[in-house]
Amino acid sequence: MPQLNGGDDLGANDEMISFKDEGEQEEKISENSSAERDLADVKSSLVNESETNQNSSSDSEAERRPPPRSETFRDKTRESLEEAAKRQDGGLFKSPPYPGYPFIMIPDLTSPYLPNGSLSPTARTYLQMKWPLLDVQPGGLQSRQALKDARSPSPAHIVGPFCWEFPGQFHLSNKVPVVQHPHHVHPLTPLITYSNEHFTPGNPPPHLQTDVDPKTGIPRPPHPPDISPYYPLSPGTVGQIPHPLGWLVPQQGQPVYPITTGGFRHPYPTALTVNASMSRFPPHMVPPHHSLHTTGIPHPAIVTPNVKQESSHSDISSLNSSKQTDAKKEEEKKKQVHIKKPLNAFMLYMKEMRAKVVAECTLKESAAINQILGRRWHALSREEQAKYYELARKERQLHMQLYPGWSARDNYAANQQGKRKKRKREKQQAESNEHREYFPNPCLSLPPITDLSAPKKCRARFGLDQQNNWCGPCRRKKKCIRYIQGEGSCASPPSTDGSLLDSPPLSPSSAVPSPSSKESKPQTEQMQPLSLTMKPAHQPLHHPHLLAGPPPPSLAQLENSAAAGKTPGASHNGALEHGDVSSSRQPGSSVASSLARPSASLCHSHSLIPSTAPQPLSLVTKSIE
DNA sequence: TTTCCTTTGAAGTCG
DNA sequence: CGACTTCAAAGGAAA
Repeated sequence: MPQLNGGDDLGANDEMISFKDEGEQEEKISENSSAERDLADVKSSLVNESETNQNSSSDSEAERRPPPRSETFRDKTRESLEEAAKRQDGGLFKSPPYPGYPFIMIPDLTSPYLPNGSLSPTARTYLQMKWPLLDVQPGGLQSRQALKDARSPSPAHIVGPFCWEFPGQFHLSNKVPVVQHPHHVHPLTPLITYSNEHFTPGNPPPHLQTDVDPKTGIPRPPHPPDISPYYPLSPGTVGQIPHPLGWLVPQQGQPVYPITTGGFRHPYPTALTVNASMSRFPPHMVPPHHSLHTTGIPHPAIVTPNVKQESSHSDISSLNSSKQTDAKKEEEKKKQVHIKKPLNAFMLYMKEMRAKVVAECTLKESAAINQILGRRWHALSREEQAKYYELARKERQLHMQLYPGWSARDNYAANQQGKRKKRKREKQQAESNEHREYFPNPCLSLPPITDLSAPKKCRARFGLDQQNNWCGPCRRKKKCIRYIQGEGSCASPPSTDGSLLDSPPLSPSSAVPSPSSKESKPQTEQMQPLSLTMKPAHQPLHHPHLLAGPPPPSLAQLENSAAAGKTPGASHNGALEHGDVSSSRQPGSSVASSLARPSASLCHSHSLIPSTAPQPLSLVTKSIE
């Protein structure tokens, strides 16, 4: 693991990464550039690490891997989020990130993938560690629903205001470091535990005593279950315990990977059986026929559009249907079958950590939770991230094996036909202008957006023929960040190109396309004011924006965040032309969307961050008066 | 009931 | 090839 070695510095710097996210980093520009590079290296190294053993795609993937992206702290509008964020800081930066990483990561997760699917000793260890948990709660397992409901943390679960202090440690009443995972599938679980034998399809054991959820009236455990659904089941209890792989168990209202008759373009390669133990794709997944494995359980990734409808009924009915109808149905199903994309590293991480965050912060909204998770993701050490990258890589591999003919494009097409996100995008674009009205005062309410219709937008300013001069968002038909700068109440003197102020740290790199462009993300992160906490004492003045000079950082930051949101590169207007935008994914869209909603934070944070010194995030979170 | 939000990463499309 | 979009999970909120 050469990368690790080399990157230890960085690694040390998990903090750095996280801090950047938090906007605390205020490294000097020079440092930034190097840091960025490091970050990029780290990322790539993570990938490489995971793929080193792997093969082919590794290289390409590594290259593709975008540098750590900036966080958009656009705002965590939601108070809950803010609060959570506040709490979070405390711990994040005080102690090594994730001192008590709740999940025991198995170093050699790969082992599960070993031929024969047997678990490695390590994995077994893991299992052993987890199983005890089962004992903890006699009732230990509950229906999925119960799990879900359990999520709403009861007071007992809530650690308190400082729950974030030790992100890695949950002080759940039960004291089990493991947080139940509402979503059933532990990313690792599939890799480790999946054993079909134990699994009884479709019979989620309604067990465990449970409280009744006030809201739903559905039984639920008093506390977040000690046992995470995705944790390995002990052999003895397996049958009674809901299968860790959520996808196997029908879930209420969830797209359960339904059994489908068709959908696979290609038969599973026999080779699959070898890896069957891996990931979400159970060995059975190598179905004798299509997606059904021996148990008749479909692959998690396979979903039909009408999930809810499909229950036993649909299956039964289908059975009853005439041959002709069957044929038709099959065709339809084939069309409908939706093989989901394999989860990426972050998604795996989210799955794993979501419950934890929910428990800690008592947040319910996924959007808010995801923001936190995003930050935490950045805060993760390289090693930790590497684990997820590795898992993701394996997931992809397995997915490829299972669905040789599948391509993400399939899902694209499916949605396009159906509807869905496109609308969203279009809508956003179309309405982007309208949103501004919502936030008359950008500083106060989050989206620092003023009326786009205003004349100073890049479009108006430069005209269509000079789109090169447009800021990224404008080019994407999103909100004009430059305009915002100049016009916003928070506005700072617009930098000539709208950049500098805005993107101090990055500028150097941003100016130069190419490699740096991808590395630009970190910067944006740095800009993120939202950092929950400040970095301890050091670098008080480093924050580029803070230092940036005359104008209050706010605008610049806003711009950065707005532009950068997801698109770090975009933040640097001047650089845009150079294609720094490339570094960002969904730059405009996400930003626009995020801005569209009145969420608070971003602006607050900016406004709060006085030009002077860095303020603890806590301040930021509160509304400004 | 459906879509949005929000995150990062992978993979797709488009010019 | 770069820029940009879509989708993956999740579940409350909004439409």
